[in-house]
Amino acid sequence: MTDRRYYTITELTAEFAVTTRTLRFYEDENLLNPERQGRKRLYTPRDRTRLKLILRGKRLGFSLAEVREIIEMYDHAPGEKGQLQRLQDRIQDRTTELEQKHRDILETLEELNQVKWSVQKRLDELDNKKNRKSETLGR
Amino acid sequence: MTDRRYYTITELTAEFAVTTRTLRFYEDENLLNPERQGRKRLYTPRDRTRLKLILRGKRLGFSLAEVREIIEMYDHAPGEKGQLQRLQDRIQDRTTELEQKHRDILETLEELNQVKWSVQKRLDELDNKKNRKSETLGR
DNA sequence: AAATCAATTAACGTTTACGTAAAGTGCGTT
DNA sequence: AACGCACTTTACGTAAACGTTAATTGATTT
Repeated sequence: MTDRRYYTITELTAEFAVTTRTLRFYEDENLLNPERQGRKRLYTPRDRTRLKLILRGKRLGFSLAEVREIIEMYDHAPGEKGQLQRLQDRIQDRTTELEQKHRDILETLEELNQVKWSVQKRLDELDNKKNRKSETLGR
Repeated sequence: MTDRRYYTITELTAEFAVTTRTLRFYEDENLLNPERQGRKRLYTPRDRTRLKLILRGKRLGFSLAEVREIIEMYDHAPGEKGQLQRLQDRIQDRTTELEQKHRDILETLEELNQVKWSVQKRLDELDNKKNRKSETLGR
């Protein structure tokens, strides 16, 4: 059943926790282009994949314009040499940017971890105090 | 000289490539609070550190409200147990979120790398074609 | 047939994160 | 004294990314 042909708009909103407004907006922006059955939208597996890419890009703080650029890199078909070169450049730019974000994440995780341990220590101290009190009271 | 006491607003805008408007806006939002010498702002090393945290958070796609939350975790001083517990929970939430972003980045880097190689292959083919042509022409 | 339900289009509204004048202030230089 | 320059406050403007009604429209259930 994972091989189904089409997804309805509500199926996608349920799966990815987005609103119909969002999906229609992405369609206006030409990021998705579902087929139609009458007036109803039928999303293809390709649309679903693109939606995943969009949401992943958004989690990483890319604007929709940037997400569009990245997605366009994926389904490129430029045969001309100059265009291929410029594509390589843009790939390099995005790669550099992502590596920076990667460092940012590791730093932030490290710092949060430090805070976590210091808070844990504080909590342990509070617990010890209570326990000593209990002992003193003979309970 | 890295130990200077204060930074002027233009020094910070130069170092971090932000506008004065941005720094003043962050001050309005209570993310920075520089001292004053008359009407002029004097940013402390603490302000500079906070600015770094803000910009790093932004690169990772956090809103200023979220950045504020994260920063507040760093300079916490809540003695009460319930608050410490809730702080631990929030740290865990942010950690989970950052780990998701981490996976997102690795996936995207992997995909970009694949596109890069396939484009490189295409470029190599174009080069070979030209070279064979040269050989045929005896040059 | 009436009613309910999921989907549609159209259009104005909202939040975030600043941009962009406009008008003024203090201070070192000419 | 006049000037330029960096800095200031105040306040309206704006782009992005949807939210939120409103008014319809089939389709299906009763």
